[in-house]
Amino acid sequence: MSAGCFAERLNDFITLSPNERHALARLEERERQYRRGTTVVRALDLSSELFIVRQGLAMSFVLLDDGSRQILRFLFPGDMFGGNSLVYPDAPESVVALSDCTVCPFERDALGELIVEHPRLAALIMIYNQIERVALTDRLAALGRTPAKARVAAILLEMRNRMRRRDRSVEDSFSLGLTQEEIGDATGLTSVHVNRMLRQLEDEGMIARQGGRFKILDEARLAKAANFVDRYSNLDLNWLPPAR
Amino acid sequence: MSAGCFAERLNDFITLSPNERHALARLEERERQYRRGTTVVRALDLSSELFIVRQGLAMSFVLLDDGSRQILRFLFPGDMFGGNSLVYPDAPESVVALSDCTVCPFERDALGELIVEHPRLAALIMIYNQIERVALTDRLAALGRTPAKARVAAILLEMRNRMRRRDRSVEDSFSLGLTQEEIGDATGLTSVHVNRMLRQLEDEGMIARQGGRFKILDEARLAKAANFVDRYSNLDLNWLPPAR
DNA sequence: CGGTAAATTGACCTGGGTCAATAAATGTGG
DNA sequence: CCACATTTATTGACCCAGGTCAATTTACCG
Repeated sequence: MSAGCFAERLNDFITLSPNERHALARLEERERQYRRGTTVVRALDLSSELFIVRQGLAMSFVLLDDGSRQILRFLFPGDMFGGNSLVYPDAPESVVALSDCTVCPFERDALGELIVEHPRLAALIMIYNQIERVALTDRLAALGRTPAKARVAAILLEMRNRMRRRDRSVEDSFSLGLTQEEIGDATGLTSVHVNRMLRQLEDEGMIARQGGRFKILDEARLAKAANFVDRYSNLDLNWLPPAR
Repeated sequence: MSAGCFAERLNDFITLSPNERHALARLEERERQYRRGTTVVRALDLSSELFIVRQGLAMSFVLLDDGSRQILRFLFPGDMFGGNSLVYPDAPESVVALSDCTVCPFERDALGELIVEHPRLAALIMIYNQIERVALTDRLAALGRTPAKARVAAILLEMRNRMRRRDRSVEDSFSLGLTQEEIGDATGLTSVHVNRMLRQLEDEGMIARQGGRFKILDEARLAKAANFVDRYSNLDLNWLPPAR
């Protein structure tokens, strides 16, 4: 029996106690369904909720004045989002479902209780946030200092890896679930240029494509082209306080 | 009597209890001095420490394979950094002193104890991290989707605001403390182009310059050019658990 | 006061954007 | 299952924001 998607995610790091699993399950007692393309959180709307993705793929992004969009993060099952409502009553970012989604909302007060009752979970959430932060800084460096081809290569690898982490059956061939415009909004490029970069990666024999599906033909070379760093190996969590 | 720089920072959000102030003071019992240009944390080195800046200005950054640098964050007194050592034994980013600095290191186990003993401080640290996260996403959107002039304008405003928050005497005229190359490495530009953008902002009457010092002449227009959003107004922290 | 780092500028180049046309792919109602 | 409507994907032609290179000039430092 599962204690929820987020518990499963944290289980990647460390074995949770029954108490902890029960506490985490309470964050996912409610659920909401969203159709593909639907808005889960609208920027500037009032919100005091956080969320955990149970099923599907979503993204968070900001819209700039000129109408352009920057995608900040893709959200997979087990991801927590909306943490900014801990500070900002008006959401600084929007969240939209990229496929049909199930999302579990919980009030930020519930997080307050969790922190008091389960200090080790508080620490694990900090760890989860640190990992997300490093992912963000990796992307910041990519946007600031790497050419288009590297950024496109990187997003392919990142998405494949994240899909595979949830579902071991995902192999080198996978369906990305993003339009080229979305890839562009995540990498700071135009859909046109994303297309050119994909073609180039294909021409160079690193990937193959057939109608929305991608196949990684030469992972080593793709990873090299992407400046890829695997942040999920060699974690060290030995400072955690004891479980309750 | 102070309970430390970090306590002062958190005091911007909420009034701390004497117990909490005492607990935070323990994070700053030791201190280290660094000369301008010195390395505080070297990427890939082993580290299980976090740090609080007591004095001076520092920056964290990553170096890419091709030798280019992306500055991730500027560190002012009261800032906590090195949180990635909670997860990654090998530092993913470097930290260098931009001026002579005093920095207080503490072991990550100390953070574990703090979380157990002072849940409200744990929550406040999460809040602090969320604010940093939103600052990062703002910069991600700037790098991905705004032109050079906006990014340079934004860094001027951000630095001025952060300096002023610590020291009310900082006015529209201030010394940035960064070279144009550093501005470039923070904004994803070349020092040459940073220079051109500064000249343009000057020619358009938004700023004035005299040997390293900047003066903001038309803040409204500069903020407009920068797409600037003030993230420090309208915070809402009413979910915090009680103090101990 | 010489010496090195930082700032400026001009000339020129290119990665990536813009525009526009066409072809595929996906969905939809009947 | 089909015809049509809407998104997406592709490509070519052309443009420009920002990079590169190199030469000066200015500021800072022991």
